[in-house]
Amino acid sequence: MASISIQKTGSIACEGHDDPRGRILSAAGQEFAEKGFEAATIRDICTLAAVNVAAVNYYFGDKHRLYIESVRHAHEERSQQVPLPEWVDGTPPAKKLRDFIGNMLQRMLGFDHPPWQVRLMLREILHPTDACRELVEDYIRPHFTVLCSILDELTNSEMSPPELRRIGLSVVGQCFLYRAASDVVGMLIPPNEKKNFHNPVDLADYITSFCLAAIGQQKPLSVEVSQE
Amino acid sequence: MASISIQKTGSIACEGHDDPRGRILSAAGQEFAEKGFEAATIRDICTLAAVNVAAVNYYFGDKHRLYIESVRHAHEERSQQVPLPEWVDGTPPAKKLRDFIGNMLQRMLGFDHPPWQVRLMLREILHPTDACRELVEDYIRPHFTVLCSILDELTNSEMSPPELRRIGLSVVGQCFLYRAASDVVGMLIPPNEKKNFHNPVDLADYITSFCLAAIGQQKPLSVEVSQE
DNA sequence: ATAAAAGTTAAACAAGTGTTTCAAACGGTG
DNA sequence: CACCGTTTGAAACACTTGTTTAACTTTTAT
Repeated sequence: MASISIQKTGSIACEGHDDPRGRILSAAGQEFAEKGFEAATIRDICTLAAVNVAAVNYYFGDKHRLYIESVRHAHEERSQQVPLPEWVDGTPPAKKLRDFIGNMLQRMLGFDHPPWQVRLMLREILHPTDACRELVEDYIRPHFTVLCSILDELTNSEMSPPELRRIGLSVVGQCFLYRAASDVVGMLIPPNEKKNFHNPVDLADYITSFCLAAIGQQKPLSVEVSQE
Repeated sequence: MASISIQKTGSIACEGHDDPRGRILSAAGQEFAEKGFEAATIRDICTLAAVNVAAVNYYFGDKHRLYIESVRHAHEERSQQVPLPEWVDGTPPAKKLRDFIGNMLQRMLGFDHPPWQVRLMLREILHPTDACRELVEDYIRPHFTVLCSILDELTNSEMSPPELRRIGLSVVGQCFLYRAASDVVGMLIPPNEKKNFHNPVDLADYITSFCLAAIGQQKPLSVEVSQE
């Protein structure tokens, strides 16, 4: 019977040049990201990748395994597109937090419009399938661990890990909303407000201030001090 | 030609008793919530509703209009399941914020497991279709407006509407994460931590404190005051 | 009671799905 | 060149999808 092994796994370097497997992976990622697993069709993917429909089954076995592989491909690609910042020793933790939030927003919101890699990962986060566990362990958890260690540094190790994680989720949640519910956010605020304020840089500054103030590392957002 | 009008719109009272239209609406909501528009099939919906496949086309015309109606049905039902709190005059705004956040978490996370109405609305928020505009205007925007007015009260009207909206989104984002990415959150924290801390009541207390501290209406979360 | 309307049913339809087949073309190696 | 495993191609398969048909039963109104 046709051996459906993983051929050519060694050369996953380039995509789009003349490697059919890479072209399929890229095309599948875009289609899955835009339409979801069910609505995306193998025929559309193969048309976009300029290969025959049988190629998917030849290279990946079936649609499901193609999906798994394309999620992996997406987060690997995105990891090296927007890597975590490296800090020299002695960097103030407040700056680390600002950098981390800016990096996360950059990765989520993208430079112009969000790349398909992020949208595909987002789908997996919102409606997890088999591909989710690997995504969490290889991509999300490492980032979250870094965030928690920054928060630990910021609070002089006076908070328990559960407390740190809870604060970490507060940080992530504020960023996450702008990506996951971007359309609804766009409907809730005036268009010009979106243009002026909702860019990665300004948002990072604001969210960082909000969180630093909440943990007492910066003066509160409200200038009002009447009850003091 | 078969007139595909909206019959029996008057009596949308009960569901599940012996009103086929209501049964279809309820079954469709559950199926759409769980599987999404494409993956949910009319046959499954009709089996669940114990009606013939032709009933969907008879009552709603086609699958798309059934989806629109089921989203409307969902947010109308959820609105009266968990209505906004009513506050007597003189209620401290900090208590209002606590109530609002508790209410939002209650609505999002549900008492036990989240009802299908919320999961269906969530899908529409994450991947908007034609049903989204009505959902935002009739359900989301009113809630968001209330939140912003509470924040306005809290900050003694010293902040501009854009600033208030930005803080409002910070509040919503922190709650939203626990609903939209609940599976991933569950993978990031130990199981017992989820049991002990991630219930609507404790989360509401924490998020309220976090936000109050951020806007200077409560002492910061971190007890550490070394640099002061 | 009788006829028209409303509601319900099983069966069929056309289109699209993932998957498989099998022969042709390719590309390096004796 | 002939041989070989590897890759590609067009067509077909088996199945599910949303939708429609037309006969049937129930309800409603005259």
